[in-house]
Amino acid sequence: MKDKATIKDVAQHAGVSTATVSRVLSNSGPVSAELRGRVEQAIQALGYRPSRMARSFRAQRSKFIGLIISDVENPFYTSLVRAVEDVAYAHDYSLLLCNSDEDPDKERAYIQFMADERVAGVIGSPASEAETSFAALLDAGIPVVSVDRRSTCTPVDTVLLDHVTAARDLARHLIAHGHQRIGAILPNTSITSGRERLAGFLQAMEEVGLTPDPALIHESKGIEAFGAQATHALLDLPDRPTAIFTGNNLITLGALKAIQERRLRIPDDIAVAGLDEMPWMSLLAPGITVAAQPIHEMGRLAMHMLLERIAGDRQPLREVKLAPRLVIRSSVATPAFV
Amino acid sequence: MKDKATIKDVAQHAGVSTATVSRVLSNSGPVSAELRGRVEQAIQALGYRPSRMARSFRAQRSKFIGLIISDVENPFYTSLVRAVEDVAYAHDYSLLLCNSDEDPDKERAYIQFMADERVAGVIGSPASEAETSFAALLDAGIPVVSVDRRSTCTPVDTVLLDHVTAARDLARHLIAHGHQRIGAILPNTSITSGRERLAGFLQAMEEVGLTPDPALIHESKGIEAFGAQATHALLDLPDRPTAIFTGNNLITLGALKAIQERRLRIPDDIAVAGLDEMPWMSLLAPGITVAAQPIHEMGRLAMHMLLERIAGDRQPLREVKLAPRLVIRSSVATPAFV
DNA sequence: GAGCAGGGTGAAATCGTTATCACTGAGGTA
DNA sequence: TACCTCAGTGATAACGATTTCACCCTGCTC
Repeated sequence: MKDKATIKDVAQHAGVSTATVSRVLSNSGPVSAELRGRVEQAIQALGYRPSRMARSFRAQRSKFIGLIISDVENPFYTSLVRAVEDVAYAHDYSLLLCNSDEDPDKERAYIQFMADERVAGVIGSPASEAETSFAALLDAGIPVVSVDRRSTCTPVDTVLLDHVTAARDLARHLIAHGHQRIGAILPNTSITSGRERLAGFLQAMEEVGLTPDPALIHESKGIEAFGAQATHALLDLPDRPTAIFTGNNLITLGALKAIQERRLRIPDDIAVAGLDEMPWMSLLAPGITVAAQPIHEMGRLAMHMLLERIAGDRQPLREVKLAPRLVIRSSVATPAFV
Repeated sequence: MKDKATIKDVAQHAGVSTATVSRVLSNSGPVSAELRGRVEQAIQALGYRPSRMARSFRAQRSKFIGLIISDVENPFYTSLVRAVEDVAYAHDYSLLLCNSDEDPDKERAYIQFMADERVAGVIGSPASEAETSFAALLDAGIPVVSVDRRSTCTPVDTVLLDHVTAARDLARHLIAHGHQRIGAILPNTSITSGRERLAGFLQAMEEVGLTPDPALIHESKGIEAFGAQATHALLDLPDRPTAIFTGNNLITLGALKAIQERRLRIPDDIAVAGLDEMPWMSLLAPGITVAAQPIHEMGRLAMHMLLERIAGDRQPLREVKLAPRLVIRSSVATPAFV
């Protein structure tokens, strides 16, 4: 547990001032070749490494990027984290990870934490469009980029899927196969993804003059348990839907488990199509038809936008909407009785 | 972008010294009720929040826990991260996330980074038993806990699955169903999980006097691509195995995709059993038989052990081995010709 | 040869906390 | 009365870097 050498030790060892060492370190300001050599040698000799903590402190800004997502265990966010991390580390930033669990209090605490920590920037997926406030960060001069969802409460740069198009395309696919009674299970409409996916779904219905039965639309937390529960409810209906539209990856998972539990066959007994691609979806028999998101692309983009803001970019707020990709497999077929 | 109030501002506003404010803040040392009241009021009035950066700097130790894993996108690590995070945040620590990608250079850089950052502690999954050196951290007085794998190069507290038992039980299950030619696909044996899982597998074979055919054992990176490739190799063998033992979650995924690609039926054409449970495994028809790890338990335990070390615990190094849980589904049946 | 530009350097201030030390009274004890 | 203890307080020195400022040269221009 030997003590770390500091810049002072290096200065002393090289017989120069700390200012000179600092200049060598950051390559700022003029230093004669001789002194530079002596300093570099002293750094070597002492195994000196500058304290990042001291640096951050002095600069009053740390080299951390705060990442506030609802849950790393949701594969969507996992991929997002990975993409953000790759770009961040390439720029000498590191990631501070927070799981808000969609809990506004927890989220608020984390936002405050990021501000207290004077992070360089924050990428977040707001738990609520209207209530999540990034104000504490913006006030502290910390740039924020919102991903997957908008933050209308505190407008910031945003990167998200074209949710409406994704949901519409998926619903159209269902309708094109003759489905008319379609159950829809969606994440909370208080968040962008839930609201717009519902909008896209309804849009597709309206295009062909279908009026959706309110009994067929379920909306709540975008988790597996809800997906399963809502699916059971739909299947219990006297006039059961012929297809189920699932609003995100976890809901899809829950729906599939509920369907399996009831020993129903996809797509013969019930058709399924949902948002978000997962690595195992092609393994199922039949494979599940989904609208896939360019998650890595979203993460990279968000991080790049954040870096620009950190660098001082003052251009007006931007919103980037990314296109979904429809992956058609075999979970949708024409219902038997049509 | 109004300037944050500092402790000085609070002191001035309350008409006391910064020392007194600090005492109120940390509840250390005696402060009269009157001054305490004035200080608390000033804190309110100014919306003061202490700078965590300054605190860390002063203490020469930040409130961060470094987490060095091979890849967040591997669901095993995802769950681990989640468990660690829950405990960490409950103790006012936050998570610094690093993906080493099993790359020793990258890993070395991250270890150095953690040392430079003077983190409070590190939880890591070493890329190599013998070569991953946590020395830089230990030298700097930063405690380390190793998860999933041992670090023989620099011994530290360790939490891992009882890999041998897990693999042995799984292999026994295969053998009990009459399989004798069993293909095994394993992660690198330079890491604990790879080495011990192979050992467990071989042990089960030897118990019943089976000598494993070297052509049936594949060992490399524990990723999906390798799982698929090795599976194809096994299935190309003139004397094809009747069962495949897969050494981790990603390998299993790859194997399943390869088997699907060849339109073989599980378990009739080929039986499959592997390590690691995944949420979708029950969805497949048939469900996949696996040995599940108590991942959250591992993460929590590792974090708790780390917290003890951070608190100054000096007891001898500990190694905790957790028991696997066999989840028997229907991917293993007695081969037709037995 | 006076003046000036600018390269090269070090001393010292600074970032926001906490810890140490010294000081003042008040109260208790011999 | 003299001494000690201890609660309550403030000045001040760290922590390890960067940055500003001032200074001293050297070499150039007019």
